[in-house]
Amino acid sequence: MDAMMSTAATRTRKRPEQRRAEILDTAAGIALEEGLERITLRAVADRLNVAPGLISHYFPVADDLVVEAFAAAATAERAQLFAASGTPMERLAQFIVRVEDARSRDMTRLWLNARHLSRFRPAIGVALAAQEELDRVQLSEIIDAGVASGDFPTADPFAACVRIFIAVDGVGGYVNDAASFEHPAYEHFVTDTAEWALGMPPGVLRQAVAERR
Amino acid sequence: MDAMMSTAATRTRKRPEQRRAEILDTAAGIALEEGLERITLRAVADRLNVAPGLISHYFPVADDLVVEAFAAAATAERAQLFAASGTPMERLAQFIVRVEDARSRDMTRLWLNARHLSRFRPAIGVALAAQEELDRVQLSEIIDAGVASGDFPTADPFAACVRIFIAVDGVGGYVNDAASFEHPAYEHFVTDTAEWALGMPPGVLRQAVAERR
DNA sequence: AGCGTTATTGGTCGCTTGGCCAATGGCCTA
DNA sequence: TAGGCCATTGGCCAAGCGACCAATAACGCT
Repeated sequence: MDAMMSTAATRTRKRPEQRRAEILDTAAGIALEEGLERITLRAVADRLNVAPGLISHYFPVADDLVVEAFAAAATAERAQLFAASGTPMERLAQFIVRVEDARSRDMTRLWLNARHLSRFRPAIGVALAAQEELDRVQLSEIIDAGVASGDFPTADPFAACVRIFIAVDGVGGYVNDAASFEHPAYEHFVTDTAEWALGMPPGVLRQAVAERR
Repeated sequence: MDAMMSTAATRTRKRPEQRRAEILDTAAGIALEEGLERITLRAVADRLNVAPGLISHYFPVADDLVVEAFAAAATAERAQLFAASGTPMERLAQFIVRVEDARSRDMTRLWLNARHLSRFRPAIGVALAAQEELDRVQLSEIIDAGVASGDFPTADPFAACVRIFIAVDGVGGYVNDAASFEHPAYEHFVTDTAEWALGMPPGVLRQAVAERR
């Protein structure tokens, strides 16, 4: 028995897959709350009350943890963004409402974070492109349904999908603006762009979005 | 006389204002070429072949140098972006061509860089907002002229200005994508959005832009 | 020409980072 | 129950960072 108790960190040993998932979740949490560059061996270890070396054990190259954490966070968020049922119009409106919701702000910051960071770390750029593609698949599915039903008269569904995401990312770029000044031109940009890109009569989608806010 | 020549760094003393400007220019260059986070005392000192301490002498707080360097780079670039004469339509087309030109890519990266970094450093956010306002003033001047001349039928010139910049920033967000896939929906987004936001008949601006590319 | 101001140097300090490694001890299996 | 595998620890290292400071030398002034 020790002379002094110290902070007897009773060493707990977990199944590798479980520990790895735990580390990944923690890193994803840091990415969302504090940013990708704050994912450090020590930061993750501190949150888990574990030695820094353990993180290195599961992720010998720290960069890999960052990339995987981003992918994990993006995947989790996508499930929420697109979880909707109803007509294509309703699903699109729901998507826009959620993407602009205050609760999505952390995720918006993370996307911006990844877009910039891929300048220095090509691996993040690869993961980013992959996540973008997954998002496009989800939105394209909605758009195609709307084209089939006649709700979205666009002649080029894929182009509309691309443009809606450009609009989302454009507005999202201001997410870190302290005094992001409130102006209707900002607020309705994504909705109006979607209407325009899909060839819908003006006001229809805006009303569907307003009903769900 | 020294026993060995060593790298006899003959100490040159310059007028404070000149040295300060030199440091600022160098930092702005690093910001454009390598990113704002690469502006370090040592990196700037190396480029200028001076001691790191000298940079601290002129910028006791390194953060201030970063903020001022961003402002300097943005200001310099703005002069090029908006340097045009002719009809409002011609000036707008010229602006779009330049903003999407390959030579503006470094600046686009810098804006993205600053948007993300303002998450951690409020001072950058303040400088960013100020630069955005200056850009809006420039573009608004063109738009107002076009509204007066009847070329831009929009009822809300300011909203159009805001939306054009959202489009620019939206497309600019992909600047670090390694394999930014080429698609007409990307290429013409800013042009088409400007047409739409300004209430112009489709195709007019696109042609004006095409003529200048 | 001599002197004072201060631009400039070059080094140190404390801090944080990722990577590395020997030692420890928990859990599973034979 | 004994033994071995390996998850886990904790400390060390080198590199890079901003900040700080005493010493030095270039320049302007009288």
